Amino acid sequence: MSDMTPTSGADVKSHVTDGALIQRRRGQIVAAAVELFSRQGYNDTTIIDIARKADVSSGLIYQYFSDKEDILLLSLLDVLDSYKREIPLAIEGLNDPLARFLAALEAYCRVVDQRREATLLAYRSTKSLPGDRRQLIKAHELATNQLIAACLQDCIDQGLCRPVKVELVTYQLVTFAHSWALKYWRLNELCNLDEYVAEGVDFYTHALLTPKGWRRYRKLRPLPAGQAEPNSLP
Amino acid sequence: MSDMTPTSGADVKSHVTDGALIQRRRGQIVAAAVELFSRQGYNDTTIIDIARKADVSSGLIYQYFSDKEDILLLSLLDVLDSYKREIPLAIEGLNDPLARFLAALEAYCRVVDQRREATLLAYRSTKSLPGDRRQLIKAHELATNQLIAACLQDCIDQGLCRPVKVELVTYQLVTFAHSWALKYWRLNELCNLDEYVAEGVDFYTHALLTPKGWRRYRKLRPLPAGQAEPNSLP
Amino acid sequence: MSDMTPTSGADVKSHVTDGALIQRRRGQIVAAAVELFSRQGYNDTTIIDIARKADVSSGLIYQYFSDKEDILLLSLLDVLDSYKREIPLAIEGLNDPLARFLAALEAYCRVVDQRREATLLAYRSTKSLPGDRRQLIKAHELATNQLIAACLQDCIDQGLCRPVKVELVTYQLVTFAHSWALKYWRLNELCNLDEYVAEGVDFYTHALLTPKGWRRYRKLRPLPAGQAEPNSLP
Amino acid sequence: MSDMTPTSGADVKSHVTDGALIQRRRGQIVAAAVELFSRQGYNDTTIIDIARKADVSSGLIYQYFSDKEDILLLSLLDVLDSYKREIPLAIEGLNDPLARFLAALEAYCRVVDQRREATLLAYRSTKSLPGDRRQLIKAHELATNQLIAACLQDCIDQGLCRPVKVELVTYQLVTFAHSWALKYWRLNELCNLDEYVAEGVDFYTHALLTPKGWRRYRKLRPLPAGQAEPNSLP
DNA sequence: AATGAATGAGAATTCATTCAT
DNA sequence: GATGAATGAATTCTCATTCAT
Repeated sequence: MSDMTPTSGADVKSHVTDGALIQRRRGQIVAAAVELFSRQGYNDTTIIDIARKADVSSGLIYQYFSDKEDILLLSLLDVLDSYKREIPLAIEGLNDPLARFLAALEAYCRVVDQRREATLLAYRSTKSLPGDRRQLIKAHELATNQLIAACLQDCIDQGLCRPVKVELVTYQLVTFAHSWALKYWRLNELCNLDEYVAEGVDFYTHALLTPKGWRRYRKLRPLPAGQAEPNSLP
Repeated sequence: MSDMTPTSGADVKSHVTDGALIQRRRGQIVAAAVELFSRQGYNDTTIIDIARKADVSSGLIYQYFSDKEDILLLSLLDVLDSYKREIPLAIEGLNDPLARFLAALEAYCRVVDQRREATLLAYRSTKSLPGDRRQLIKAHELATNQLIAACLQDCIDQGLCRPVKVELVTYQLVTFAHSWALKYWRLNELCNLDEYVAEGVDFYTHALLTPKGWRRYRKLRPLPAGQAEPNSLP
Repeated sequence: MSDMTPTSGADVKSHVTDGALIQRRRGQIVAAAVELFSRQGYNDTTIIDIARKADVSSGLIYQYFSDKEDILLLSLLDVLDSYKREIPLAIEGLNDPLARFLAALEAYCRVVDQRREATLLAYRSTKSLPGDRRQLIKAHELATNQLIAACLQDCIDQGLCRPVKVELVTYQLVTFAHSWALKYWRLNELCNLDEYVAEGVDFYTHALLTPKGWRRYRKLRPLPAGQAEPNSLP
Repeated sequence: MSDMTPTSGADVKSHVTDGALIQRRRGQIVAAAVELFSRQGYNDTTIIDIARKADVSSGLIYQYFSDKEDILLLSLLDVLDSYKREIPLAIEGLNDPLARFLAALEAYCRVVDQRREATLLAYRSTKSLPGDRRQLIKAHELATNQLIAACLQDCIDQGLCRPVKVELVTYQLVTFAHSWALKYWRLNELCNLDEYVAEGVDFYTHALLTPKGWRRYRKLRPLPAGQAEPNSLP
């Protein structure tokens, strides 16, 4: 599991009072659960499976989670948190809005690749949560999207990208990244991750960049010597 | 349920011999199952739920399906088949490759919209099938994608679209359509279906069209009088 | 199935009135049932199995039997009847009581061998019948035993056998014959049917014959020339 | 249930790890199962019946047995083990081969009498087990037979019994004992257990003893004063 | 805090039996 | 008389959850 607490915002009850212990135990259990849920699905994973993999007793789990659904909630949040954590890391230190935008896109693709099965889990199992828990998940998703949307908005504000509906386009970018996990069974036959990212960059630059944006882009990623612009601007 | 047989390629056993009756009963049961699976998920739907909704006895279901998994398989195929059926309908009679391409995209978005919950079902529940059944689902998905890919290829062949990796871009289009279902909870707050489709058209034309493609596009969809090109070409 | 009506004494209701048809249909169905019950057991044989093997519909069976138990009853009676039919055939024409006794023993062993699986069926499944049906089975068994007991009694009356408790010894003989079926899995590794019968004859003659009985026995089955009495009399 | 572990040789899985507890619970459950299976038959006894009689929950049973068949297996082994346990007890301390032989026969009859219903169970339900489990049952039966066969062989070796095919005759003795259970419904009308045993001894002595054997027999069981030899030697 | 044995409600599946055609 | 589709009660087995130790 990730090293950050996955409980952000979730109101999950524990019978145990020692905060550090709660952190450690929940981490242990969620790590086991994410792996098993991802591999076998939520319903086909038993509490005993999780307990065995986490190397604790089944009874212990109920001291840190009120029910199985709670484990799922924290498992999903753990996945979403890993997205939310990686993107800022990828863009920190970069000042150019276009560079930040592209870095965010690439970072998202890479974190999805690292947690491919877990990404599928989020798509498959969110509906197993009751409505209010689902809201929490959605809020996390929107927060992550916002990280990307902000980059795009900056590009537009600086005239590097066409004025598009930012959130809609953000969803396209997010979906592009998620698709690497969702359709991995086929995409992996067509290209590797680097090629997939490159294809995405090619696609979104054409879809979004203004002439000014293109000039900036060329500075960021000069063409190799002797190679002509592959997709000539109109 | 749809009016076409959903059994295409699936080897689902029945104890009943009368072919027409099998069609009718399976249709009845799959229709109930798709609705319940979509709403409550595969695992939280019981055979008795399905029987009650289909207005048959629980035992009857086992005369037409060998187990619950079989119902899921035919349910998923029913959804995928509805995609595969609508797209050809939308493009038949159109000759221009670009018109066909755009019509296919729009049709896909509309059929996803009509079967929004069922589309989610496919994402959530395919993994509940055993490997060989899953292959069948994947084959159907690829066949549907091929319908769109062919349109795109034609556009490229005629110099209307940039030469891109056809199957990868097809996946983007497919994912764009699916996202309307996957992220409906948020997208529906941002726009309606028509706007979503328009946004997609705007996006993909910018990403793909050549100058020649743009001229063709203007013939297909002239700007309203007095309105300037919204996103001026670079 | 055997050619004699198996309904002797059983009050099995039929919805059909034509007597000859009842005979034929019941024969057809019981023949199928005996084979299936013998091979798979009563509980693991379904009405549909029987219908399929008898080449009729499952509904038809209920026109000739009131329930599954009824089929079992007639199946068991069919087996017991075949015993009761073969023994008289084997001893008719024989006048000597000892010859009749030995012929009855041998005949019983042979009919058990011919219907080995069906004999097991009787041991396994009689308890599946309700008490009153079971009485009927027992009456048939006693009647068959009586055929043998009468032979033994004659031998005793004529001083060929020791005066023993006739019915108890009869049970020994019956059990000896049945054992060929019950323990076939092992006995068949030790000897063939002829040897088994010979062993039985050897055993029972030693256990039962008087000196007068032995002299009679020697007339019936003279020793091969040059062979001494294998088990010399005391 | 018997006080010895019935698991001899059977590879029955348990989810519980505490060995002593497994012994206790399995004993509890098998005791209930043997009684119910004997009375109602294997198929007509439900897991819930067994649970209720054993005074545990139905779920508990599945912590100690992997399925219903496993309960049957251990139930049958429990019965066979009680045979295998009683015979050695009956002959230990006896040195004379003939005395041992007769004691074994009598002991077998008595243990069958004590577990009459359970003996029937073995005949009725062994076929409900899959082939490999059945082999285990057969091996146990053969091992028990061997205990008797050894006594008989000793008698033959010392010239007390005629040289007969030991295993075949052993099966006769075994069948004689089993018949007390199999045909109890009738035998019990003819005699009590002591008389049945006496009848068996009378029968087998006449069938097997040599003159030397008879002299030994008279020493073991002198005739009551003033009573003539009932079945005078020829 | 931790364990794991025990519980029992719940779900899929089977199959004897009925009955409209 | 014959058919076979339809029924639904009954059964096995699973697993989240509890609680005594």
